[in-house]
Amino acid sequence: MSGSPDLWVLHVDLDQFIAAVEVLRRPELAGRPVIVGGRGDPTERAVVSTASYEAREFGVGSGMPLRIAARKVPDAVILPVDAEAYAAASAEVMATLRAHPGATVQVLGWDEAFVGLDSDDPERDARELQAAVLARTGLHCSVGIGDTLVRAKVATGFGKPAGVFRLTADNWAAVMGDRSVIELWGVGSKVARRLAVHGIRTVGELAAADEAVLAGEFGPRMGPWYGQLGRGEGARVVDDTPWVARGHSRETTFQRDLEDPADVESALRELAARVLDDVAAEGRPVIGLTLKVRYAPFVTKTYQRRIPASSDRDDVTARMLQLAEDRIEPGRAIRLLGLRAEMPMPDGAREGHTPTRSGW
DNA sequence: TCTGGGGTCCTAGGACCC
DNA sequence: TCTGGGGTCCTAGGACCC
Repeated sequence: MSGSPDLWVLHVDLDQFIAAVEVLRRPELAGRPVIVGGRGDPTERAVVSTASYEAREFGVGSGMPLRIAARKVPDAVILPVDAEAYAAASAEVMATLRAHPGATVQVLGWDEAFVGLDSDDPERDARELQAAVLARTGLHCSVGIGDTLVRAKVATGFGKPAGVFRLTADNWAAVMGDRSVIELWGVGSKVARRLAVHGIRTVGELAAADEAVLAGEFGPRMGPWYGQLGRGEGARVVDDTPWVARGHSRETTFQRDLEDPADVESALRELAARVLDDVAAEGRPVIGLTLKVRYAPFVTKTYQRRIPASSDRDDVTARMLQLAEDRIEPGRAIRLLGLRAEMPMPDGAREGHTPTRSGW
């Protein structure tokens, strides 16, 4: 299967996806700074999901507290997150990609996917995909072309907005060598800082780093993996095996911290019901629970517990409440509560939603 | 009045078993 | 006396991604 010189990985990434969907149904917003987050109320505890390019000009980005974003852009249009609308738009996009002849599609999220293709002109395929997505959905996307998944993913950033960029073994070092390791997919601020301790700051330095040093710092599995990442190496084959969730979780940040145990219990029952709805839809039992508690001001604890496999809602709910009873510290104000249910993986399922770790 | 929500995977240490 | 070694399971925490 792999190894064919004509086998390419394309990474398709929609431009400012959520903001673009909002502008599509409200054309009068075109050209304005649009910020989508939470319930659209900047006085609430919430963060930015997506900002339009116009809003990004003011320094607004994903993950920023909505309150701060609103302060930075006084005339911003702030909208609530409408997950159903984005899921519907995403499904149209993915169907468009799958309709491309010979395409193998691996969805990574609402707004991005890998497309595997056997092609002697991947740029032509990229342009065709862009045109098809635009025609069917009105959305623009950028496409990265690579000989590995990592290179395709990184290439997309150089194509934005609405462009195409190719990154392979031939130009990886020239394009990426002098850039910061933080531009790599899978390297965040914490890992970048730990690398810097060893004098590793650029992608080129990471590519050439002593494997023993990396393994010593990050362990025998992650260490070598970071080295690979620096070289742009890894999987070359797009995997369209349907993804199977390992678990489902729900969490809520309260607009006002909870102090009353009765409020805590009713919040937990509400979360449990929602989690178990998701689990029931899969027809698999629950084998593990995780309770997440964020105490005021912002101290987060998680507690896990294996349980005997169960598909009984009342039984699992009771165990969730018991876990909370055992772990939550009385008298502390609670900012967030979360519950997660873990399920056994069926044989043959593709494990891992973000294939940034073992799959590579 | 900073700091969402839904995911995945890895590491490390202790328990436990042979 | 002075402390095996390997494997697996379990739990808490950390990191990253969209």
